[in-house]
Amino acid sequence: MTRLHVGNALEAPLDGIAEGYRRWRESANTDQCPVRGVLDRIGDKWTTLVVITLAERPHRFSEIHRSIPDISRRMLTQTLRELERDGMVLRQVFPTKPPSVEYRLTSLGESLLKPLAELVAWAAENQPRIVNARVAYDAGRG
Amino acid sequence: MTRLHVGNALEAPLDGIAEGYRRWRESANTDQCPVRGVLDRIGDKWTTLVVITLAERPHRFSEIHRSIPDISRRMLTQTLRELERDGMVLRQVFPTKPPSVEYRLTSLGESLLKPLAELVAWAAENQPRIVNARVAYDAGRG
DNA sequence: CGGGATCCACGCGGATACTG
DNA sequence: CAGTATCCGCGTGGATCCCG
Repeated sequence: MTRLHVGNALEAPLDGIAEGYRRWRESANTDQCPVRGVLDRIGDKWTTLVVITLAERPHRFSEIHRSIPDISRRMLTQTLRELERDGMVLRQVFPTKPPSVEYRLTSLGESLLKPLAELVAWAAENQPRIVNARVAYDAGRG
Repeated sequence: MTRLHVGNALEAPLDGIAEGYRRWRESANTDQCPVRGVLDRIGDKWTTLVVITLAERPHRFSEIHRSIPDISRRMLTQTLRELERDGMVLRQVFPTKPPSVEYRLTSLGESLLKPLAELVAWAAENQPRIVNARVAYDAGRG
């Protein structure tokens, strides 16, 4: 029920992550973890794809939809709304006819690209090892 | 239907993430994106918490459960199995009575801590901005 | 202690139709 | 074009019981 806190490993980014987490968790304030909220968004099915798409340049709604064919308009709208609400994306409406709407990353949104890119890099770099591990694991079960 | 590919932004980690993604997407091989699979895991509700818990030291099953009170044993087992299958976690059984099982990060699992810590750091660092953005956004709607 | 098996509720998200 | 509204299937995951 109470959501766990993911501690700030800021002061000791690498080795300190676990201790920072533990200290945070044991600290008084045990409800509502802001970091968890952010991580949930990252892990969201579409958020990262939209952010990466907008990293290149501003896009209109339909452009994003064409870039990510297997997202429904419903989910694209919802994802964009949440990103806008979080201050990651700026929505700009042009009173043309038919109306056009442009989405672009804010500076906050762009700042996310760096850690995101490193995570993607890690994934791409280690994916062969993961695949091998899976094959080995599955082989041991028939 | 066909899953999108998140391109390797390896060659140009920061600015190149979008172009790399686009080139990857436009390339021949359009089904099955390995990176998406990894990102889905990261975004998984429990995976990161378990990894962070194990970052401190090896833990027994019940220890992890105590560290993350709001995970069910079912989900903890499932999360640990997937991490084991992906070669991120090593499961070691000791034939004591009652039996004890120890989980520890593999080197692959530990290598994930670095990008993960940076993401957590970003989240902690920018969370106030996100909260402010949400308040401002919600205020504009009543 | 460390799980597996089963049942079931709920929310995510796709499909579809409609609007400004 | 850029959404909104409604309906609904299905997977995720909690609760519970059982086992070695």
